[in-house]
Amino acid sequence: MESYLAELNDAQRAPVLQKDGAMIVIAGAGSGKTRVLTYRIAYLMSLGVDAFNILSLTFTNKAAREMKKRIAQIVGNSEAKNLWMGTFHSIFAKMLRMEADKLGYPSNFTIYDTQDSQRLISTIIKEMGLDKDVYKYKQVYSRISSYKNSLITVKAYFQNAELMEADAMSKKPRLGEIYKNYVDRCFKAGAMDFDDLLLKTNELLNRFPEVLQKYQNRFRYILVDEYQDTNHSQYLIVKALSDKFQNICVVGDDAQSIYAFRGANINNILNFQKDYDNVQMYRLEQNYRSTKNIVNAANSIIDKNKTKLEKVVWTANDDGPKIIVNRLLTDGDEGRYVASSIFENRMQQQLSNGDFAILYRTNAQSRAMEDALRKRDIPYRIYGGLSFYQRKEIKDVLYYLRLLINQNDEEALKRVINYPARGIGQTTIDKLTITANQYGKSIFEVIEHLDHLDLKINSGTRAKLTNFVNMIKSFTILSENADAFTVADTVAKKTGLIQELKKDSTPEGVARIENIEELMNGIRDFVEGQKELADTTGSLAEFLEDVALATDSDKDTGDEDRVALMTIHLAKGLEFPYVYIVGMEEDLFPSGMSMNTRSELEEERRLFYVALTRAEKQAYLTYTQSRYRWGKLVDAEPSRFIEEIDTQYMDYMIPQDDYKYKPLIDADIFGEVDKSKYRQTKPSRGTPPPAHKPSEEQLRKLRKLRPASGASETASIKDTVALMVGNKVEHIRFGKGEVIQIEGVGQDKKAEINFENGGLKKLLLRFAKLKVLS
DNA sequence: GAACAAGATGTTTTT
DNA sequence: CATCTTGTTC
Repeated sequence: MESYLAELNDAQRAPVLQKDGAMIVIAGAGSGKTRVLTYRIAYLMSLGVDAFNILSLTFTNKAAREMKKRIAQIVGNSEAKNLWMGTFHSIFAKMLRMEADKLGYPSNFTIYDTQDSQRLISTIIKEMGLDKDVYKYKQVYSRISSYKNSLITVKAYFQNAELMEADAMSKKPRLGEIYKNYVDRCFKAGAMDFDDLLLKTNELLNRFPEVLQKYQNRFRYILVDEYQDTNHSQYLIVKALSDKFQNICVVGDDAQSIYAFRGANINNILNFQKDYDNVQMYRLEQNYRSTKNIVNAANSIIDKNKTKLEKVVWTANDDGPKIIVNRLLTDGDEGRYVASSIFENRMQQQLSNGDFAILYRTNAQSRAMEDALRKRDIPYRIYGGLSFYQRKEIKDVLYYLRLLINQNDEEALKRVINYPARGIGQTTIDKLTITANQYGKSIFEVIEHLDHLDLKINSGTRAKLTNFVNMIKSFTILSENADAFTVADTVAKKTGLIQELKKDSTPEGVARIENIEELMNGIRDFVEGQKELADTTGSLAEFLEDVALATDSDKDTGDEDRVALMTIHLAKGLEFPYVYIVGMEEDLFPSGMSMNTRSELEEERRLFYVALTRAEKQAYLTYTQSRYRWGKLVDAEPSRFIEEIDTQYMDYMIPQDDYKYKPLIDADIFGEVDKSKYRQTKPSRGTPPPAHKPSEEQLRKLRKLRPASGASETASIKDTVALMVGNKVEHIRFGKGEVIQIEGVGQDKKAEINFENGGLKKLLLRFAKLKVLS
C-alpha cells in the first residue's frame, strides 16, 4: 500500500481508509489531525477521486496551503492544484463571485472589513438621529453580526417578536431599522461583510436549487477542519452541500472550541451524529506533541469543564520538565523575565528563536513583551494585532484600489475623497450623501450626474468633485489593461499619496513610505505568483480579496528565525517547543468580560487548554502583581486557572537573581535602605506564593505621586518619594532641599532618576522620570 | 474648510 | 493608551 499510510498509527489510519459516508474524528490536541486530513485527501485521490470533487475547509489559508503542498508531494502538483481548499470565507467568496448576479450583486463586490461595517453603522445611527450613547455602533454591529450568523435576515427579524422585544427591552427599539438600512446600504455599495459571505452563500443555495445541485455534484467529498468552531451559518452550508452524497468528514476537538464569541456553536460537533446517517466516530487520543507533564496538566484543567465529550488524551513521550510558574511585579518585569528566560534557554539548549512563542490573552499585552525583547536584541514577530494591511497608509492605498474596482464602495470613497486634501469637506459629503440616499444611488453616481441635480454646491467644489471622479475613472480604465502592480503604482503617485507622505520627514513618515514600497513589492510578488497558478490571473481584484480574507498567520515573511508573539486564539493549531503564557491573572485571563456565565468561563478554560497544549517541551506561566491597564496601574491577582492545574505538574518559583530580570534600586545611595530586603526572596517550590497586593493606602500614595499629564514638569518633591520596591512600597527620603524634576511622565515609561552629582547614574522606577536639580 | 488641540470614551478573542 | 469627537482658530 501507499507508503504514507505507514506514517499513521492505527487510530489515524482508520478514518483515512474509510472512503465514503459520514464520519467525525474527535482529535485531541497534538494527535495528528492535520496529518489525517492531508492523507485522507491524498488517499481519496489515489483511489481515483477527482480533485475537483473534493472540498476541504480549513481554519486558515496557510494551513490549506501547507496541506496542499504535502498532498502535491504525494499525488503530484498538477492534480493537487485543482483542490478547493481554504477557509470558509475565502472558498465561499470565490463561489459567490461566480454566482453573484443571481443575488443581484456585481461579481466584483467589495468585502467590507469590520472597520468598514462599523463606520457604516455609525453613520447610519447618526443619519437616523439616534442617540449614539444608547446605540453604540460596536454593540449594534455585533448584534447584527450574530443575527447574520444565525441566518436571521432583516425579514426574519421583523417576523420574530421575541427578538424585537429583546432589543426594545435593551432600549434599542430601532435596531431592526438600523439593520435594514445597513443591509440596504451594503447592497447598494456592492459590498458584503464577513458574515454576508456565509449568509449569502446560504441564500444562494436555498433559493437556487440548480445552483445547490451543481455544487452538491461537484463537491462529492467534503472535509471540515476545526469543526467545533463552525457557526450556524457555516453548519448549514456544510449540511446543504453534503446532503446528496453524505461523504462528509469533520474533524475537531470540543475541548478546543474557542470561538463562541463569533457564533461558533459547540453543539455542531456534539450533535454531529444526529445530523447524518451511519456516522462513524473516530477518536485520536494519543498526543505526539507534548511531554507527559504538559499533557497531564492540560487534562487536569479541562477536567473542570462540565460540557465536554469524554476522551482521554495521553502520550508516550517523556515526562519532561514541570511547568514553571512565576510571579513578577509588573508587566514590564514580566517582559524582562520572559526575554531573559528565552535568552538563557536559547543559549543553554542551543535553540533558535523560532522555538519560542509568547502567548497572551489580549493584543495589548504584546507591547511589554516587545519592549523587553527589543532591549535584549531578540528577533520577534508579532502575529495579529494591527497587521500590516491595517496600517493607515496601506489602507489608504487599498481604499483607492477598492474604489477603482467598485465605484459604489461607499466606505472606500469616503475615506479617500478628501485624502490627500482636495478641498472637499464634510458639508459637501453630507449633501452628496443625502442626495444619494434620496435617489437610492451611490455617492459616486451622484457626482457623475451633478449637472442634472440641484445641489447647493458651489462651482469650485463641483470642479473638484468632477476631477476626483475623472481620476478614479482613469484608474479604472488603466486597470482593464495593466496588471495590478502598474495600477497600484500609478494610484500611489497620481493621487498625491506619496507626495503627501513625503512632506513628513520624521522617522515615522519615512517608515510609512517604506511600508508603501513594501506593499508595492507585495503586489508585484502576488502578480507573479498568481501567474504561475492555472486558475487565477493575478488581477487587482484577486489581490484585494486576498488581503481582505487573509488570516494573520497567513502572512509569511519568509523563514526568518523569530520568537512568535500572538494571542492564544491565533496560536490554535500551532506548536512550539517552548511556550510562555503571560498575564495569567484574574480579569485578564479569564477575561473580565467572560466571567458572567458558566459557559463563558468554560470557554476561557478551553482557551487556557489550547494555550498549554501548544507547548512541546516546556511551558511557562507568568503573572504580575500589578499591571498597567487602560494607562493606569491596577493590582492583579493570580488567575484561578493556575490553581486548577494539578500541582504535581508545576514548579512555582520566584527568581533568585532578581536583578537579572528587573531593575532594582541600588541601595547604596540610600544608606538606610536595606538591600537584602528585596533580594532575599528564595525560590519556593511546590506551594503557590501568596498573592501580595499593595494595600489601598499604599496604592493611593503611589497614584498620587504620578502627575496627571504633561511631558515634562517640575515638581518639588522635597521629602519623601514613594516607590515600589520588590512587592512593597518604600518611602525614600531625599537629601534636604533636593528638588526633583519629573520628566516624560507616562504610565508605562520606564522612569529613571539621574543623579547629576555622581553616585548612581540610573534608577529605574516606575512612575516618573526624576531629576535632581539642586 | 483645514489643522490642531484638548477632552471624552472605551477596551477580549477574529474571518 | 489609542481613537474618536468636539472646539478653536485662521
